[in-house]
Amino acid sequence: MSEKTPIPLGSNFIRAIVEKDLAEQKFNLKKWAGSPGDALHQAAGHIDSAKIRTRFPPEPNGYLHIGHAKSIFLNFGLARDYGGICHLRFDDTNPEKESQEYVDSISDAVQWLGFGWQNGNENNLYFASDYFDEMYRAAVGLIEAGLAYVDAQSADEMRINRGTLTEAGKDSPFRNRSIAENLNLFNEMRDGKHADGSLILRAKIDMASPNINMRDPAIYRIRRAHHHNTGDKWCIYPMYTFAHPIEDALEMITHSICTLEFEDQRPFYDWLLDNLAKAPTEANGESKLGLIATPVPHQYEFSRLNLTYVVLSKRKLIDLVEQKYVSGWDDPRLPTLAGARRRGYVAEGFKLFTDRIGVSKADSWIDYSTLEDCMREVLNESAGRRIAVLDPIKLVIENYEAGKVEDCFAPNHPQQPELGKRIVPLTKELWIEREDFMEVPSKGFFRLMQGGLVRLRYGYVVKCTGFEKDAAGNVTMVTCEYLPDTKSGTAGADAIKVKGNIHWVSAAHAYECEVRLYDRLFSAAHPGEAGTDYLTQLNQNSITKITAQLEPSLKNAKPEDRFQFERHGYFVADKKDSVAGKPLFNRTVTLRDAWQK
RNA sequence: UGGGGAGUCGCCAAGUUGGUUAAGGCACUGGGUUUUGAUCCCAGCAUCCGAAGGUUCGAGUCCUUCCUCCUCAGCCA
Repeated sequence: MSEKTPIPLGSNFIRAIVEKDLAEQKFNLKKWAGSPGDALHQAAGHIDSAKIRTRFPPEPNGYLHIGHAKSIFLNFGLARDYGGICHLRFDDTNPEKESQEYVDSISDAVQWLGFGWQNGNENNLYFASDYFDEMYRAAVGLIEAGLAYVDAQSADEMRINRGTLTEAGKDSPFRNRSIAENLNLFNEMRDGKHADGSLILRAKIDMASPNINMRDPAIYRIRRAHHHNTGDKWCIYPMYTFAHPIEDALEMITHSICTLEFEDQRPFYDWLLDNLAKAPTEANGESKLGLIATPVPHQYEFSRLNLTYVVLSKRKLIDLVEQKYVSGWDDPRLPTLAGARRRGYVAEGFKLFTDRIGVSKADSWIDYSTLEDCMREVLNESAGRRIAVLDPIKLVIENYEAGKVEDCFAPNHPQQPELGKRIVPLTKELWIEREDFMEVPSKGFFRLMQGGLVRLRYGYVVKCTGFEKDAAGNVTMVTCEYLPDTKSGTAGADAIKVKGNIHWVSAAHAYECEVRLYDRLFSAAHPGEAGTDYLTQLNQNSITKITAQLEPSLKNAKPEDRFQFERHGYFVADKKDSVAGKPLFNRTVTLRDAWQK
């Protein structure tokens, strides 16, 4: 054996950072008062029993998608693995786009993936909007420290004076207002004395900074909009740039993990927190504490997930839903977690997937089939086997007694005999798969063909004797004779070895049922790439509804029951459209098929 | 063209302060088991780390130059 210790699956640079921080006892003196709050509040608490704190901070302006699953497993997984706690925090600082529906769907998705926010008697579910008072105080603190000012330039003027990527910006003519004046104006903004967009609070940093994010970023805007959480209490709202670091700090987050596009925002993140941590404020009085507690959080960035054949952008997903290209946020073709769930994807599969793809800072495209493989892998273990004929034609056993019903025993799982067997009835007339018979067999085909032998799975070996066609030349029926001594499970079963093995359902007993076959939503691997319009790249065959003949036991399937339909793939009883005694099935993913057709 | 990032096998991704034959997974290929052309098992799979120079006894790991890609100019997040 090698002397090197094997790297555990899921090792990545962020875990390395956490392990280093922990080894250096970086957070050993960090306090936590049991709830988020400023420095004074946290100082009254105890040493935090959570070794680290992370957070998953979605904006409730859309449904979560597969990309979020990566972030959820990262943040919650880190907390779980290192004795920490992960907060679920809704980053709801823009009232115009956010709603309760999204809050609910996001909460559902997080729980579906197996995570929660109740830790002991601590409920770590938070809203950025709960911190609006603290954020206001922080803004005032910044103004008092001479680090923020109220600008009266229009949005256009601000844009022009921001400069370009290669040219420095110009100072606003309002940049040097007195602290008193700024304080007064900011209070007036809050009190609704100024029109939307007429004034804006900006951090005062450096209009010549090569990093555009440091050119006096806007931090508070006037926006008379009803907020899903705070109602009409505020007419000014903080910007993400300003709000997010404060949210993290108030929650005593140790590792604030986000995606790469926020990387050049990190200097502002640090600038803000350093200043708020050291600036004593009137509110904190003689404590000499800054507004926020130390140690302050640090931001780390990883590359977001790119998946082929889907779109993972909120804007595009919203388009698909609102323009009715799909049936809703939970359309099984959508890469939303709600859609994936209805499609039959499982949380364990997402866990496997995120472990498998890793976390790094390199841009990458994961092939959609990797996700499918993960689902197959999990479902293969967990899904019971059933029989379904998706494209039925009749098979008549000529030498089988009409009216006779014989029990055949089908194992519920080939690798898990403890799951037992179920009875499937055999009769003279069966449904079999159209593609299991070939009038002119192609090379390598070893299923039903004229004069050939094939086993009816869990039943008898039969010999094909003939077939019938309609006027259009389509095969309408196949006939055969069975070999009475070859029944599965009997002594004679192995007397005749056949390579072909096909599934079937008794026509008299079958449950006729709608089954939806799904395929990828887009026909292009990279929808919208290179200026193309992703809406023109939708796969026209992403859904096919068929009428299938299923084994009778399937009639009792409950919504979200998952099965492997043998030789076909994994299917789930639809969560929404199934009714008791009449489930409908969605194809989650096909089985791998080494016999390329 | 300014700033910030990234380039290791088809797809991901490990690679401590430079030390011998460049982890692992997926995919793929070959073989075996199998009443799912599924699963499972075994084996194979980068003399090379974006390129070119350089330092060194020794470099994916250090230096130099170059190339490619991503990202930033919302009062969105």
